[in-house]
Amino acid sequence: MQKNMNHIPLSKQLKISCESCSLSDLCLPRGLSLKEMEELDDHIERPRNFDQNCQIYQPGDKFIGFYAVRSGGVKTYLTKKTGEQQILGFHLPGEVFGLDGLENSKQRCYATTLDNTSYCILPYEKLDALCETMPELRHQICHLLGHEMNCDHSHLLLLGQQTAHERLATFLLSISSRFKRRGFSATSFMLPMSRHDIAGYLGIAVETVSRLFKSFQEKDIVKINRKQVDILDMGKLNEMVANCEETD
Amino acid sequence: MQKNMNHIPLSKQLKISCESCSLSDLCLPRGLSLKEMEELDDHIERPRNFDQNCQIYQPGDKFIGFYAVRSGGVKTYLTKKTGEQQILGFHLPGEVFGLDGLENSKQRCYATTLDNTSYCILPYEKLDALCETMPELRHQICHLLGHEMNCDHSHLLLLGQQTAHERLATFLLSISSRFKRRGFSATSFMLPMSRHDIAGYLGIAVETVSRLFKSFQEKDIVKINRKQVDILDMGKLNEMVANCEETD
DNA sequence: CGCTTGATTGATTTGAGTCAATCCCAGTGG
DNA sequence: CCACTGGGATTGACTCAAATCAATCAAGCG
Repeated sequence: MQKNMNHIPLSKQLKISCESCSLSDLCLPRGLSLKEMEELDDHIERPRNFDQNCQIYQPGDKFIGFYAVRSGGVKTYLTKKTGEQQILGFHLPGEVFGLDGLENSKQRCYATTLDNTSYCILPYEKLDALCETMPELRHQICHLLGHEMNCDHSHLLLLGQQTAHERLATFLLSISSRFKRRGFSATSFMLPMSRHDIAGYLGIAVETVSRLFKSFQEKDIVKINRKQVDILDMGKLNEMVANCEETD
Repeated sequence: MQKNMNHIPLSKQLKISCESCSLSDLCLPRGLSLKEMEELDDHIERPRNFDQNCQIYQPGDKFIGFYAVRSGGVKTYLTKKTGEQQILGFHLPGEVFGLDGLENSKQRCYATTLDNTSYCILPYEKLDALCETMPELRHQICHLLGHEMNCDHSHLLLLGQQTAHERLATFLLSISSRFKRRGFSATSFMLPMSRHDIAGYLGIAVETVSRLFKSFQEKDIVKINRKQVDILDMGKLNEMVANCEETD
């Protein structure tokens, strides 16, 4: 079911650079000077595109470095012995994944493409070496790690304390804001993942996802057609998550 | 209800050093040379002891650095507007917390003592500067961050995919292995946290925690007396979590 | 045009929550 | 030293949100 994939050397590829990448200010190079960005750029691997459902890595694989999604989408997940997947995160263009390998230089979870996907690899050894002379890069990496950790914490709050409909509303708002961040519509978008994956992320059953989408539609909050989502009433959606947001 | 606390200057304290600390090889200095450890040691703050139920930091507080528990215990948590706490982690002696401040130089969650507690602060600015010349420290920090992230991921799997009794069994095994790591009994220990906190960590109701402890006792798996836990049948406890462990 | 796979819908069950009433210490003060 | 008290812990009765089981339904594909 999972397809195979290989990296091809940088020299064989069209020239793509961080500098020219429209996602660079969402991605790791954010905040670096032009000179720094070029230096970082020299070390980045850019594998070719991959199909839907390709496994990028799995537990036990050697940790190469950080992965940055260029197009498409990726899910990272753990599985129980019985097969159920707990999705840890969905990673959209401009977002970074693969940090689970930092502990022991081995990946600890699975990473699989949701769609036709391309990504960059930022080799860890190189990043580490560059950190010696680039305080801004150190800062940027810490920011990134902190961000991932805080995302996981919000996810814990969701799984531990929210009802099924709060979870789905939170999820829709998260996807929406991430589309918006990339300059797309916040109210009309295609979900890159299946109902099964949404259920796995939210810790609920697929059937519940279906029923809740239906119930949201009946309340004129959204219009759903397979993967196409149109948010009709952002206000109501925000209300639904009002009591379950964290305080500060 | 929460009590106040202040730091006192290093000079006013008894000399405590990483070098002489029995926890140093569980803690951040692990793997550093003696010379490196001394250099790190010079920058560590060691506030005095705190009572139970002291707030160490809360969302919005300036991020100072990493915190290492020396004695006692700490919980970190997020709260919903309605007041429910999602406990993100319990931190026992030798363990580090406070990484939630890395994203924006502001803490994002609450940290509160569970008990009479002392801890060290490893100021972030200093750590960052030392990283320029100490590759081993960089490595150690990345290892630590990766470890925290992987703990969060296991916690996500627990909240998303495990039943209440699997969650409690996983919890007991985790506490047990952490006591063992510090050289204490793996089968007989005092829980440092309340039932309420256990429930908040596991995403279940307090009453459910009580009922499950009772049911575990009736199956002769454990003996529970208030906070005193004696694991009578480690095998059965492991069996209970067998299907819900992650694959690799 | 069947076939496969994912999504939806309905009927039923159940694990865990909620509500409410004790219970049991630990700490306080007479 | 012992009665009192308040907060955490336990227990029981009842409820309900979401899971499970079981049919369809719909879409994409060879």
